[in-house]
Amino acid sequence: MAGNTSRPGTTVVSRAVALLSAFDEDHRRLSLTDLARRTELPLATAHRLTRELVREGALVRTASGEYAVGRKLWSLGLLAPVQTDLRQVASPFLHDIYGATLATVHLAVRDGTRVLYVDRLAGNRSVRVVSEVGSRLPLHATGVGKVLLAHAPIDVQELALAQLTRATPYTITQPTRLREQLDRIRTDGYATTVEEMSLGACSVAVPIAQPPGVVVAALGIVVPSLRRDKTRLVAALQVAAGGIARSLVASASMAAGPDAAGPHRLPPLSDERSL
Amino acid sequence: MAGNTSRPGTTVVSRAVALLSAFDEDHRRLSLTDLARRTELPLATAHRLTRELVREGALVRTASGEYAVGRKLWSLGLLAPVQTDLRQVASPFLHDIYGATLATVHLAVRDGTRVLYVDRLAGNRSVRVVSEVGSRLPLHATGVGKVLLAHAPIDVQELALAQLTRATPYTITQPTRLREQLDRIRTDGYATTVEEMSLGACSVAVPIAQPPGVVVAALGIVVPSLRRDKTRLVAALQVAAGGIARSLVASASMAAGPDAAGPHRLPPLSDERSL
DNA sequence: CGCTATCCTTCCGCTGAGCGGAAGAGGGTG
DNA sequence: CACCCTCTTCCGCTCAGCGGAAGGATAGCG
Repeated sequence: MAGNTSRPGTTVVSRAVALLSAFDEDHRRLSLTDLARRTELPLATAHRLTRELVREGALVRTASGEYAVGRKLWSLGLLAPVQTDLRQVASPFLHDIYGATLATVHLAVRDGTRVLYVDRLAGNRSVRVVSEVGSRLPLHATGVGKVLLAHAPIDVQELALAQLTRATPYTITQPTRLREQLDRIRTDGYATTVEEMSLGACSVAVPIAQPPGVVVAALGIVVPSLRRDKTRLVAALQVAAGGIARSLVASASMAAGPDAAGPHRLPPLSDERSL
Repeated sequence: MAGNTSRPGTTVVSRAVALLSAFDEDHRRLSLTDLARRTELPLATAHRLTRELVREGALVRTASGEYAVGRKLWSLGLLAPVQTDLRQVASPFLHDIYGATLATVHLAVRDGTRVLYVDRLAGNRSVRVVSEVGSRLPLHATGVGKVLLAHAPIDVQELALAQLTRATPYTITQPTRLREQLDRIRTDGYATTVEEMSLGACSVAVPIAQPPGVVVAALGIVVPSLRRDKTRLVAALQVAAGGIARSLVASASMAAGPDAAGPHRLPPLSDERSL
C-alpha cells in the first residue's frame, strides 16, 4: 500500500484476498458496509478495492448493489488441483455408487484439521446432510473425516483430538474413545458414524490410497441407518475406492496436491495461514 | 503500487488478478518465469506478488516449485452465483437424465457471446467431448449454445452471428442459415447439432425458462447419433427442464444470480474482458 | 417537512508500500 | 569450467495507495 496506512504491514494483496474471503456459505452476497466490517478495513478502502475487483471480474455487483463472487473466480477455482485429477477420475465411480444405493455420496480430502468436501452426489430422496461441495467440517464427526484422521500424520491427529467439538448428543468428544476408533478404522479399513454430525444420518467411509498406503482422499456415503446392510455398503465403497486409486496411477506423477508431496517437502514458505 | 513502475496506471489488484488469470485449462501449473511472461510483468514483481498470493492461499506451490490455483480460490469460486442456485437445483435432474441415457449431460448459461458450461455429467462410455465445467465455447456450434443464442437479446445475436468460427466441416458459418435454425429452435422448443463442434458428436438441447419466457439456462446431451431416438431425448430433456424451472421458483426471490434478475438487466458491465 | 440513520461515493494531500534493475544462488548441460 | 536457465534476495526511488472527511442518496420516524 502506501501513505497513511492505519495498520502498517498489511499489503494490498492481503487486503484484496481478505475482501474475497469475506464471502462464505452463509454470506454469498455482501454489501459494501458488510465487507468493510468483516475485513476490518476502512470503508473508503474497501470501496476502492472492491470496485477494482469488480472491474477485474473477480467480484460482481448485483442489481441491488450487493457484491458476490464473480464468474472469473469460479472458472479459476475449477482449475485448482483439488478437483482437476481426483474429482474427474472419481466422478464415474461416484455415479456408480449413487446409482446402486441412491444415498448421498461424498468424496473428501483433508485440509489441515478439517474435511474438505470435494464432490457430492445427492438425490431428492437422500438423507438431508449439512455438507456441501467446498465446505469444511471437523474431522472427528463424519465418516470421511474419521478415515482421513485415522491416516493423518501424528501431529495433525493430536491437533484434531484437542478440539473435539460437539455437534449432536452422539458426537464423540472423548479423545481416548476416538483414538480407539481410529485404531479400528486402520485395521478394519472403513469408518462409520451414527448420528454424530446430524441426527438421523449415519455414514460409512473408506480410504482412497494412491501409492498403496498413502491415503489421499476418502469416499463415503450417508444413509438413514446402518443396521441392514453395512457390509454390503463397505464392499461397494471399497471396490470403488480401489478403482479410483487404480485410475489415479494413470494420471499420477503430478500428484494430488500439497498433502501428497511425499518425501520432498515444499520449500519452506514458512507460516502459511489456512483459510 | 508505488515507485518505479514500468507501466504506470496499473494497480496491484489488476496485477494480482492477471497473475491468477494466467492459469487456464491448458496451463494448470505454471513456473514463475511462465507467469511473468504470460502477465508481462517483470520477473521480480511476479515473484513478489506470487509469493504473497501463496501466503494468502490463493495459489499453491507444488513440490516441483511450480504454481497452481489454491484451494481457497476453489472454495471461493463455489460461492459464485453461477452455480449456487441453478446448479444445485438442477443436479438431481441431471443425474436422472444421465441415468436414463448414459450420455454426456450439460447444463450451461450464456456468458456474453459464449456458452459457459456450468455442470457436466459424463461417464466412461459417453462420447468424448471438448467441453468441461467452466469452459467457454462459441454459441453457434453447440446444442446448448444454439438454444441460448436463439433466446438471447438481438444485439448479442448480431455479435455472435458476426463471428461464426469453423470447428469442423459441418459447423454452420453462414449467418442466414443459422438465423433460420434459430427461428426453428424458438418454435420447436429444442436445438440440435450434428458434428458441428466435434466429429462423431451430435447433441440435443432445450431451454430452461424461469419466469416463463425468460431463458436462464440450457440443458443438453451429447450422443453419437440422433437417428434413432431424437424425439425420446427431446421429451426427456423437456421434462427435466420443466422440473428445474419449477424448482427454481421455490428458491426464487433471492434470484438465481444476476442473469435471472428478470426484466431488469444486468448493470452494464459492458466491456469486461472475458477470462 | 425537517431530523436522524445508514448506506454508498468522491475528493485529496501525505507517505511508506511497492517497484524492478541488478546481483547472487542453485542446478543442469555440454 | 563456462554457459544458460530459473529462482531468490537486495535496496533506493517514488507514485499508488491510503483513509479521514465531506458530499449525495435513500429510507424511516415523529
